[in-house]
Amino acid sequence: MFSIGEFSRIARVSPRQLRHYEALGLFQPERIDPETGYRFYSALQLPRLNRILALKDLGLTLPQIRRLLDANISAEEIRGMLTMRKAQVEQTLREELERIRSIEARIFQVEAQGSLTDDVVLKSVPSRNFLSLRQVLASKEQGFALMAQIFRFLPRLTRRGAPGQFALLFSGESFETENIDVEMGFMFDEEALEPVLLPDGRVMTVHPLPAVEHMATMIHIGITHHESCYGALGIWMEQNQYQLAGPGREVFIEPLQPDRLEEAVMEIQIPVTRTNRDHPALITE
Amino acid sequence: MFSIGEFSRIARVSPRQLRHYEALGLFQPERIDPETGYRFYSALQLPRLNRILALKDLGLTLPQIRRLLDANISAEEIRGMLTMRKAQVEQTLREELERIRSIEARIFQVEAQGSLTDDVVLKSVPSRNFLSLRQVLASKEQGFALMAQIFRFLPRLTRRGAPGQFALLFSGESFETENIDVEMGFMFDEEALEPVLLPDGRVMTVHPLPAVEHMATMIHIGITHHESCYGALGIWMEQNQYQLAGPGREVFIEPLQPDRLEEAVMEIQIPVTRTNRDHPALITE
DNA sequence: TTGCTCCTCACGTCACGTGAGGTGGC
DNA sequence: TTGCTCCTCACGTCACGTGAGGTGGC
Repeated sequence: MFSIGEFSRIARVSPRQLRHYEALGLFQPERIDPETGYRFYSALQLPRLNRILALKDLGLTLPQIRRLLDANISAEEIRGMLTMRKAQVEQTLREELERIRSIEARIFQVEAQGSLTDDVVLKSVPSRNFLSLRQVLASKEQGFALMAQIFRFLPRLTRRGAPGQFALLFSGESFETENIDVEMGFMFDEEALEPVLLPDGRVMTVHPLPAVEHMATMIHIGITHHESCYGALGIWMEQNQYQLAGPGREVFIEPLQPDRLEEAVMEIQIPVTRTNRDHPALITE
Repeated sequence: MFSIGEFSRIARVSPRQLRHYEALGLFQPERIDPETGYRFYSALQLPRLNRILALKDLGLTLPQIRRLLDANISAEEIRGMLTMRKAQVEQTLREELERIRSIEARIFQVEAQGSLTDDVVLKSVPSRNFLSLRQVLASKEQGFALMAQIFRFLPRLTRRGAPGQFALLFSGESFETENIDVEMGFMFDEEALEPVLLPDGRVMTVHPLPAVEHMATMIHIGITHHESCYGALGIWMEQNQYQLAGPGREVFIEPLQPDRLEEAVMEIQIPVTRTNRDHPALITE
C-alpha cells in the first residue's frame, strides 16, 4: 500500500490529479483511512491508471474515459467512440491548416505594407427581405442617378422613412465598370411591404434574399473609391482558398445622409465557398 | 449611434461579447449614457471590431490582440507575434497528426482483440542511483539464481532492508534469451551508498542512472511471461513512430516477496525517441 | 399593463495548478 | 520544536453562454 505521495511518484502523476480523478468517479484509492482521511493505493491499480492516461493522450475527455472504462461497454461501442474522436481530430487538423495559411497571408501582408490592413471577416448572414429595383446600368453615373431618384422619393416610401438599410446587389460575376447588373433598394427584417411605384413609372418590389452561410465581409468608409476593397477581398479569397459563390452586396450600415456621403459606412459582402483542393495533411497512411 | 443590440446585429457578434471586449479594454463603446448605463456604438467603430475578429480567427488570445492593436507597436513586432503564433499552430498540428495515428492504432487494436489492451504510457523519469551488479547471463535460470542470491543477502544490505526498488537494466539491444547483458540491483533516490560485497566475492557498486525524457512504459503483473509486453511495446513504437533509444529497464514497484512472486508488479520501461519522418502536413505551399 | 431592451452580477465550462489554512507522526 | 506529508476548500485559467433579478420607455 502506498500513500498518495508515494503512488504519485511511482505513477508520475500529481497527487492533485489522483484526487481529481477520484472526485470524477474515475479512479478510487483502494482504501481510505477513516480516521485521517489518508488515501492508500496498491500497485495493482496501476494498470487502470495507465489505461486512463493512455486514453487521455488520445484527447478523450475524462467523462468519456469513464464511460469507456465501464464494464458494460462493448468493443463495438469502444470502436465507435474512437472513430468519432478520430473524425473530430481530423476536423481540427483541417482547421489548423487553414489557420496556418491565414497567418502566412497576414505575415506577407505586414511585410509588404508595414502594418495590418484590410480586415476581411467571415460571417454568416441571415435571410432578409429586399425592397428593390433591378437594372442594367450603362455607367456608374447612371447608377448614382437612380440612387438619387430613389432617395428623393424616400420620404414617401413609408411613414417612418427608409424601411431598412440601403443596399446594392451585383448579379454579374465580372467586375466591369459598364453594363452593371445591379439591384438597388432596402434590406429589412420585418414582414414584406407593398410594391412601391417610383415617379418615372418603375416599380420596386419585395423579395427575400437568401441567407448566406459563408460571407466574406469588409468595412469601407465613403461611397466611392472602394475598388481597393474588392482587390483585397480577391487576394484574401485566393490566399485563404475560397471562391466566389454568388452575387456580392454593398450594404450601408446607417441611413445615408446626402450631405455627408464621405462619412457613409458600407459593408462589402461576398458569398464564398471553400475551394476544393487536396489536403496533403490528411494522407496519414 | 446604435444600441448594443443593434450594433451586435450589424456586426454579428453577441452583446455579451461586446461587453466582454470592453471589460478587457479591447473595444469601448463610443458613448455610455451616464443615466442608464446604456452603451452606444457608431458605425465607424466597425473597422476596429473587424480587426479584432480577424486576429481572433488566427487563434490569438484577446490580450495578445490588445497588444497588437496598441498604437506603439512596430510592424517588426507584429510580424514577430504572427510568426510565433504560426510556429505554435504548426506544433499543435504535428501533435494532432500523431494523435490521429495513435487513435488509428487503438481502433485497429480493438478490432483485432475485441477490447482495449496493453496500455503503453509515455512518461519522463528522473535520474536515480543504482546499487547494482552487471553480468552477462548464459541463461534465464542463471539470472534467477543471481537474483535469489542477492535477495538472500538482502537483509544484511542495509539495516532497513532493500534501499529502493529492485530493478533490471538490459544493455543489449537485442532481445535474446541467452547471453543477456543485464545489470541487477536497487534503484533509489537517496545519496550514494557504500559498495556491497556479496558472499561469492562479487561487488555491487553504485552509479547514477540518467534521467530519461521519453520513456515508454507498461505495467506487468508477475515476474515471468512478460514477453508479450515487449511485443506490445514494439507494436506501439512502430505505430506511434518511436524507436529504441537506450537500455530497457524492469522495475519492481513493491519490495519482492519471495513467496508471492506471481503477484509482483513490474514496470517495463523503454527509452524512445521519435522516428524521423517527413510530415506531409507541413507542406503548406 | 405587457413586451422589449438594456443593465449588472455570477455561475459554468475543462483538467487540473496553486496557494491557504490546518492536522498528525517522526 | 521543526519538517514533512496529508487533508479540505477555493480561486484561477479562456472566452464567453446563459440565466437571474431588476429597470426604463413604448
